[in-house]
Amino acid sequence: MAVYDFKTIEKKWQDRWEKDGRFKAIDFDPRPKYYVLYEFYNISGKLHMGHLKGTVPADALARYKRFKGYNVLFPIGGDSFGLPAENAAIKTGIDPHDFVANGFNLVMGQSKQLGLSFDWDRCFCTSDEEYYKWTQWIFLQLFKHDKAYKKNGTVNFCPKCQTVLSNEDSQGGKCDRCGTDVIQVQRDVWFLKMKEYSEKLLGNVDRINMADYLKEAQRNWIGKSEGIQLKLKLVDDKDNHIDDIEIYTTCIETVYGVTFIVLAPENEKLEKLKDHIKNYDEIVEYQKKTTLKTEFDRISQVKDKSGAKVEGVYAINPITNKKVPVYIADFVLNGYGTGAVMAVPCHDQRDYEFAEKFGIEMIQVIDGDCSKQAVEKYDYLEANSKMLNSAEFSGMPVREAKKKIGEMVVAKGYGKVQTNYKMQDWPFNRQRYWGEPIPVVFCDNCGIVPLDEKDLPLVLPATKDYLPNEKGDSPLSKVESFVNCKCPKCGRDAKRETDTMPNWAGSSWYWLRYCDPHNSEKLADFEKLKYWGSVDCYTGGTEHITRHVLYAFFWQNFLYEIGAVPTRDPFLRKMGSGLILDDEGKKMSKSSKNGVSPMEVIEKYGTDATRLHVHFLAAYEDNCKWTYSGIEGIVNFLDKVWKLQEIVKDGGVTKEHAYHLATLIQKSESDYENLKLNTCISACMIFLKKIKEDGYITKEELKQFLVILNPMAPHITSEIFENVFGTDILDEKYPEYDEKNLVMSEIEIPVQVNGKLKGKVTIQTDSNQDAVLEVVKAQNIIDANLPIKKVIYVPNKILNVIQ
RNA sequence: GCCGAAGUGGCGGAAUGGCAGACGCACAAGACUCAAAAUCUUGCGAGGGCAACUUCAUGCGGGUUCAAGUCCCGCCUUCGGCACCA
Repeated sequence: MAVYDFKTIEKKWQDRWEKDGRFKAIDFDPRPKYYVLYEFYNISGKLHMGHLKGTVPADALARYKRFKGYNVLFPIGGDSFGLPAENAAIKTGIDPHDFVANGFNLVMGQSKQLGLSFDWDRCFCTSDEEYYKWTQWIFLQLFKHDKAYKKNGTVNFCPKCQTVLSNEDSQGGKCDRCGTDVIQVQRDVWFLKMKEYSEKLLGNVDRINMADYLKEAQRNWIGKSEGIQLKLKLVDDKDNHIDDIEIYTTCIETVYGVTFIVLAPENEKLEKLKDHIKNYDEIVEYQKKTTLKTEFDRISQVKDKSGAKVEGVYAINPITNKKVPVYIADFVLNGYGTGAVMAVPCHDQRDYEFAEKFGIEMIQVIDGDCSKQAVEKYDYLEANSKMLNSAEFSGMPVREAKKKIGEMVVAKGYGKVQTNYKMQDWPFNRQRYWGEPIPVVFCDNCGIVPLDEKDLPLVLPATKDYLPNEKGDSPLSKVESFVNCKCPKCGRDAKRETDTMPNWAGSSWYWLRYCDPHNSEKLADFEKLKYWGSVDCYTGGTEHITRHVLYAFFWQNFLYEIGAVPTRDPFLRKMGSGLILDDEGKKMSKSSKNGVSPMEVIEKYGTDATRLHVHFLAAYEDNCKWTYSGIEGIVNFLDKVWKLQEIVKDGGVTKEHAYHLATLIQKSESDYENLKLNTCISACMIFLKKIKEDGYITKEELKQFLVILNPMAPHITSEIFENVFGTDILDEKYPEYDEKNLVMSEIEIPVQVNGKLKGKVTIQTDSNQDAVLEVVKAQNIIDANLPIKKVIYVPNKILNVIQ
């Protein structure tokens, strides 16, 4: 028999699969559907090991589900309106369109070499006109339904890239693109009303099948909290009522301890109170200082509180009628709650530090030692301490008081119950070239006017100048033919919006387009969307869990509400791919210097061996370190599989192998479902060992074994199958097993005496306790001289004798 | 600080409360060979014993149980997320 020549054989099957279109998903097929989605490629260069860790198991799942009789949709495409193309353009002058076309061809070619069973007919890139036409269409719907608005606001801004960033794009206070510290600026910004969807997003999080730590990360990001919004009167030196201010608190039980009020420096109230504030210059000075602070400064100075007193304005605590001073400080954030807080130094560490620095009075209202630091909510609720200095509530357990004071405040009309969320509206424009143009114009006569849907796509014009101008306006502002246009409403001269959408826009709905990727009338046909439904299993990196996945939830909810899609949940299950780490334990990616190229490994060991090795290193959701160590074991295994052809004989499943095969089928099914392919391979190895011991495998056994292994090692199994059976393995069904074959007639069970292992006995399966005890006694495992106090027998598992 | 996940041989890693270390790597011995490679066979947590055997072992300390890597309580460490969110 010829040796296994993986180069020739793997190429042969890859070509055949492509030529025959073996992996096409069929719309409206009567079989049940299964939609496996792997996060599409960010078009930036070659594939790296991280891609394999994610995509190869997804491919195995898709192939497995096809054997199980599903009509599988397993698509791929390119997230191409991204930074790599724009950066390359700026650096080398290459046209982003060319960069994307080349990059896309490269990764698609490499995907084929990996034997990935994508439906190639459904490929697209987010920068394709036929695709971004519909991204723009969605923006128009958002605008028409009052979910997109333009507003001058404080936003994250990268001074180096000269562009606005969302919170999601500036996690950790660093620009996602260049790593520069992000600052806060006032700017005209397009926002999408994502905050309005907080509760619905939490619904998506609850319903999706996903690891706890991912759910928690999302809930954390959305940041729901319940509290009281309290209204306080503002008075001047002479106690004249000049205005009101609302504050938000989750600790209304501390309201008797309020000794000052703090406003965010950006709070609009300050401007309104201008005439009453005696030190307005000082206030303005502090505001300026805050704006220039980078996120890094704000965090690194957590322990060093800064602020300024607002002279001439005081607040009245409605519950105690106490008059307290007002401050501004940058530890209060304008974007959260009302941008103002009541400060209770004894029971909030930040307030404590601020009061200490500014010499403000402290009133303790809950038990505990407040001499050195605040006794905070976490501590006093846990200890269920008692109230102090709180009028009729003094002496009451704090939990009870929290409820009672809240009720009192609401009953007397001082405040209301309020739910807040940390998540903000999504700043949606970027001063960058390589993105979807925002399809609106500015008309002196009509204001902001959306384009007519029939005029989509609004094509991104060609240019050679990819940098913003000195004012920080988008590169598109330099393309006159693009900027100048006619108002769609009144026909007079108007100017286009020159900012583009963020690169998360195109990825916020792409799974829908796969259901109907070439539709020119709609983003996707409703009936097709209904057929394919939600993505059954979405695989990919965990780093997008608080960005892309939340944006995906948001857009899907919106599209559902306007009747464009049939379901609220984009995904039913999300599996987070573990990372492949290098020797130093760092994430292996394109940027990693000692990253190993998957193509190198394939060249040397073959695609099947490489795929199996990646599966075998760790389960899908677990991290692993890349190592060549162990790949010899895989090569060896494949070699033995290949040589099964030499010992195959006619016949069905034999009595000797029935149990082993049934066990393998059962184990492999649950491993495929949970992407625990390391143990799936191990089960295959165990079966193979048994076969080698017996020195033969029947045709039927070989057929079943090859099908089980095929989703992980598709090439070699296809070749052996064709050699032995003359047909294509892809036409087979996943093997089934008879429950009765899962148990052997005789089994060996351990025998414990007083909980310690003392021996083993072979018994008939399902023997009763007495029968087992007989065998045990016969073998002198237990001390015959001692009385038996107790016997614990778990049928077919274990016998424990207490003497 | 808060939230989440995890901690098992020389290594990657297995174990619905029921034989800890499956499977693989590495290592060692043997077979084949003039020799090597490849392949095959066997061994392989630590200590003690010639041996049958025995003691100790799943980050640390307690507990529940006939039985704990697994469940409970209290710590330690590592990784991940959020972080002046009132």
